[in-house]
Amino acid sequence: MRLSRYPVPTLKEDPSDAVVASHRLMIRAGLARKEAAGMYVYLPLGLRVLRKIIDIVRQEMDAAGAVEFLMPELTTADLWKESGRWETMGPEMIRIKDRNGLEYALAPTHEEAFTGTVRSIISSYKDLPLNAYQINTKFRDEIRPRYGVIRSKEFIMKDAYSFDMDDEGLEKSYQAMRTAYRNIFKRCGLETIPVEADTGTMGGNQSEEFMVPSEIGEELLLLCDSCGYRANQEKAGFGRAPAPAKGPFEELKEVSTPDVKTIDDLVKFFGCGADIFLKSIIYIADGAPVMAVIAGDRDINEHKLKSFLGASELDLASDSTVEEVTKAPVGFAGPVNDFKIRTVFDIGVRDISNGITGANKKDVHYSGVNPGRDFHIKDEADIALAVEEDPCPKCGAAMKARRGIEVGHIFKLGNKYSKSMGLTVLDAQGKSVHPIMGCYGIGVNRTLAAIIEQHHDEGGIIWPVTVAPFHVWLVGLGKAEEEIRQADEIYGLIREAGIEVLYDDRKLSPGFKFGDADMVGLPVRVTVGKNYFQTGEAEVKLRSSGAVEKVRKDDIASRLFALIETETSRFRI
RNA sequence: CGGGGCGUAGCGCAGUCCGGUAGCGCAUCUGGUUUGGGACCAGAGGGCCGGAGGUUCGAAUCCUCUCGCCCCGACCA
Repeated sequence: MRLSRYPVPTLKEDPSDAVVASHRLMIRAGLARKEAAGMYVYLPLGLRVLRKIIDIVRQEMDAAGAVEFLMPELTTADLWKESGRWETMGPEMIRIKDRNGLEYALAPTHEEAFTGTVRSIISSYKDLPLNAYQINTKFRDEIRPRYGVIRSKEFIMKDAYSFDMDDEGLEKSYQAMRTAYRNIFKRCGLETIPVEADTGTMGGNQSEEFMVPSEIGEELLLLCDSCGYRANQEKAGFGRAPAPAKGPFEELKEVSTPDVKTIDDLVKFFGCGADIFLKSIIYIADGAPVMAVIAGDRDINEHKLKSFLGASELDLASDSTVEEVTKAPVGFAGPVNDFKIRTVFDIGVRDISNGITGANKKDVHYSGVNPGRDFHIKDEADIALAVEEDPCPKCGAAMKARRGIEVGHIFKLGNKYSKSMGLTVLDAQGKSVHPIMGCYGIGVNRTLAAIIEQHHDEGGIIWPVTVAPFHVWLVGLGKAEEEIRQADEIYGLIREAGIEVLYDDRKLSPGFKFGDADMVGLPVRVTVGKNYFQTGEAEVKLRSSGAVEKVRKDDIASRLFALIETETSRFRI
């Protein structure tokens, strides 16, 4: 491809709205342009990268035995009503009406669509296992799209859904996807960390996210170096200290605490550690108030709480709701009360003795609070947020925290969708059973962004050869007719050898062309300039290492093949 | 949704306080000189100053309303 005929609109300056490297470089290297918040136009170069990633994904999915489908992106409300998610998906799902007033959703995910389709095409255990996938657009009305294509309203996802007869089958399908994902990310040049994850609104019981470690990651990961435990903070547990011996119980006493509302205030006021306070927070779970109680030195993990409650919506209660429920202003709630409210206790609460908590009266706290005596613990769960340095739940060593970008997510779903959608097959005994499902997603655009995050320098992108839009950037520096002819000749030679080459035949100064070559970051740069015209040796330079060599015309094609092969081997599985 | 910031040429920005012919750099076009790390000279094109109302002799600038964008937070497969 000749650059004079192929738009690669590089920019000298950073776009004003880009705050992360991948976003900045995608725009500056001419891969994409922003259309609106969370919506991007892919220019020819960016599209080629997407295609390369998609090719790798498709090859590995096919190799793992999955079969490709293509679902409509416009889905009927009826489909979502079957599973109940028309109601539970919330405003994240973009809903529209046609001219007749019929309701549709722009699909944010495709469990229903695949389950519905599979329902109509299989009927026997002999048809299973089946792993159906597609590479298709998803729409999500994100509250705040950001970081370029890392969180956008419209994006390409590879989503796969496995159907098995039993847990053993599901385990096999799940492990096959796990392996496929490792292969995919390795081939894309990405270092990923698989972590235990929260299953969120997808339901299910086991899931792992593939995280690309990065400063700008939106997820916090807790990692144990000594035993290998790795979890998303949303899901992470931590080792609890053994319960201290319970001393003599003090009497429950009201203490006047004017304007002492926060844990910090209480620590100052009582002159004791935060861990003996029973922090009580009011939430609204699917419309009903819930009190969550936890030791004062810890925070509530709302994902854990939500999952324990089985709620689809969980919000912090407003100040007025808190007053209504506890009959006291915010800051004085506590589990020692006589009003009816569902209360969930973190498992650490039972170990607190002679604690302090709000008395549900303005400016009053209780001291000498003892679980079991002063209040009854019925709902108890791990609802605490694990933080860096907490002991690992498996081995007790201190955990490290790291940020990560989620590029893939695999779930064991169970029969939630096969049940609600009425998908059944006959087993060997002729009995009707619901297949067990798994689901597996990869964000393609986000993968592209993550690759740039991991592969760039001050000069621009450094593409792993496996996803590079072209392999070779040929710079022609001659200006005389004969010099241009010689550069054209090299271009023809490389192209005819079947190597993907972008030929910078523009009439620009050398510095400008080299700058663009670095910015766009193709793996190999070939320069046909003064040196070539004088000695017949072209300069060949690797973007990744900066290594330079001189190659004669007759050797160029074979040398480029060798270099591309060497580069590829770095990302082979 | 709360807090903060910003909308002026394709991109990056100044001008807004204090109303008076809409500017700068990059990019683009023409001519010339240059050519191994983002060249130089001369000339040129390109704007409903986000939109709508208002105040005023006169509005990019002041007032009201609105739309959009960015950041932090809340939120979120």
